[in-house]
Amino acid sequence: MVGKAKISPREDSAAELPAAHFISDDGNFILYKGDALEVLPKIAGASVDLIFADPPYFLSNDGVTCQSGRMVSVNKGGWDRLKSVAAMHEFNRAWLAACRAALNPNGTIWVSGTRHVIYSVGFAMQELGFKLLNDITWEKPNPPPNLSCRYFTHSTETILWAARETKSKHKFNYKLMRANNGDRQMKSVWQFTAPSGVEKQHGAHPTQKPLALLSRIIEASSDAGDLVLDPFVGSGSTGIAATRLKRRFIGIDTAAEFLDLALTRYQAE
Amino acid sequence: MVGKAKISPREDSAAELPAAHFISDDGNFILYKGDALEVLPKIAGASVDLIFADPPYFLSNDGVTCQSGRMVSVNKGGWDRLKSVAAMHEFNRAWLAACRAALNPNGTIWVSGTRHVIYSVGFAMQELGFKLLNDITWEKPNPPPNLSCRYFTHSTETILWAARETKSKHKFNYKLMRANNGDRQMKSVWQFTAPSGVEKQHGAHPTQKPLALLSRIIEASSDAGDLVLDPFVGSGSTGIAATRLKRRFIGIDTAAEFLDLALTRYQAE
DNA sequence: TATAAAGGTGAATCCGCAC
DNA sequence: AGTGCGGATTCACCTTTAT
Repeated sequence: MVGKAKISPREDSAAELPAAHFISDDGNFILYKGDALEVLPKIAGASVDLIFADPPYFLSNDGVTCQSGRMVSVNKGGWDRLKSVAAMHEFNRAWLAACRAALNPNGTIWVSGTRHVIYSVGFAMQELGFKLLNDITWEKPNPPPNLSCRYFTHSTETILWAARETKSKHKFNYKLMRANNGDRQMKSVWQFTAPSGVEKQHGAHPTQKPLALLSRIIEASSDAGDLVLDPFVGSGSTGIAATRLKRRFIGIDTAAEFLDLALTRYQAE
Repeated sequence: MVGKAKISPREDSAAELPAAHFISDDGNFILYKGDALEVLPKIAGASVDLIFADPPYFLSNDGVTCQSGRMVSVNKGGWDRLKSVAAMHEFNRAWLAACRAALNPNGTIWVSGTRHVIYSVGFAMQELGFKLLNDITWEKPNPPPNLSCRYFTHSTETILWAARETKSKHKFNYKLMRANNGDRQMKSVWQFTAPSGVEKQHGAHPTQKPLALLSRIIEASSDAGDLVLDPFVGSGSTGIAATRLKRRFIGIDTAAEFLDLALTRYQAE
């Protein structure tokens, strides 16, 4: 264990602390099952140093609404696409607000997404008072080709980095990033091949991020011992990278199968 | 003159047609002075094939509001940043809606911007019913370095490409793009050096785009004779590229000095 | 080598309101 | 009136890279 004290519940809310899905022996790797919106206020206080979030896209279903921060699919009758756009935005605002409350004043958040969600996310961040620090382009050298031949080949994901507020003194390990880039300032375009095969051996997740990408994010904006949180665990890459880099980790997901996948990967470390 | 008829005012609104700042002899290059929001409904009907827009950022002033689609700086008393975020979004929605009305059903629009505005723009597009086709990353190999050493070097601008609506059959000159990319599908990351020196000989504009960038955009998504519109003319690069590629052009700007700069560049062709 | 980059930071200062 | 504090503004200086 490095640096700080173990993760512990907030004094004033210990009574309603939800049962963890998993806690490691050293207490530095914890998984919660549930909605980030519900779980976050009970566990994290304003103590989180770094958040990485890869929110769901809700691509498959046009008929979607947002009820108290949760996405619900609805009967298509009388529904339309624009209402789904509004629902997506309401959802993004809700979980982002919960994340903002969990961040410490100098904490930062990273959010990845494609064009379907990232504009709602970025604008919601501005609406909520986050300060956008960088918009990183994750460029995939080997993107799937565009079969329809009606678009430029979609070869990027956007990753937004933001501080809790304008006044935040955000953490940025400039020298490390510079050293990792041949003693030149690291730019906002990052090339990483999408994970395949070996990295996905424990199970599949549609938007799994390469560990090298998560490692860069965590190293750039946190120190050993810091608390890292992922409100949409998915395949669990954030927790793996955080653990390897000696950060403490809390993961949240609504789906038990993803938590189990993340746990399996953690235990294989 | 190529292909179609000359640009002419809409039959039903000719009476209120504003006086053009400039019309070329062949009628294929027209500049209007004024607010895009006011000028667009009077001139274009639903006849525009392609729009390129580089909207203002309103960076310099925190105290900014939006009155009937126009940005107005306000006394800072009682003002706050979040209201400026809302005002920026209102402004973007207003001019984007006017652009959407001017587009023909299969027309497309390109909008460039940095993180300060592009999330509001992209989300407004979704709200208005545009269909996001591509999010292009314009990567600058020669970005200004980050002096504060607290960020990754901002080295991109985002350029959104969208169709008027989901049902649009948008134009994409796939084969030409493929041929221009060594017979490989062209991807959504484009490298162009930012214009400097020679290209800026006729005057300065803070966000001048390289002609090669505008040329790619116009060639990708329009044909000779098509009508191209730029609601924020700035240094006028869109009109130059459009003219060289035999497209018709309408430019709008509130600032006479930018229109004159664009005109000087046009006449130097 | 000098310059420019829709810069960024933080200390010093100034101003206005509260006590 | 004088003092104190917080917020807002000003200003000097830091720093890097490509041309």
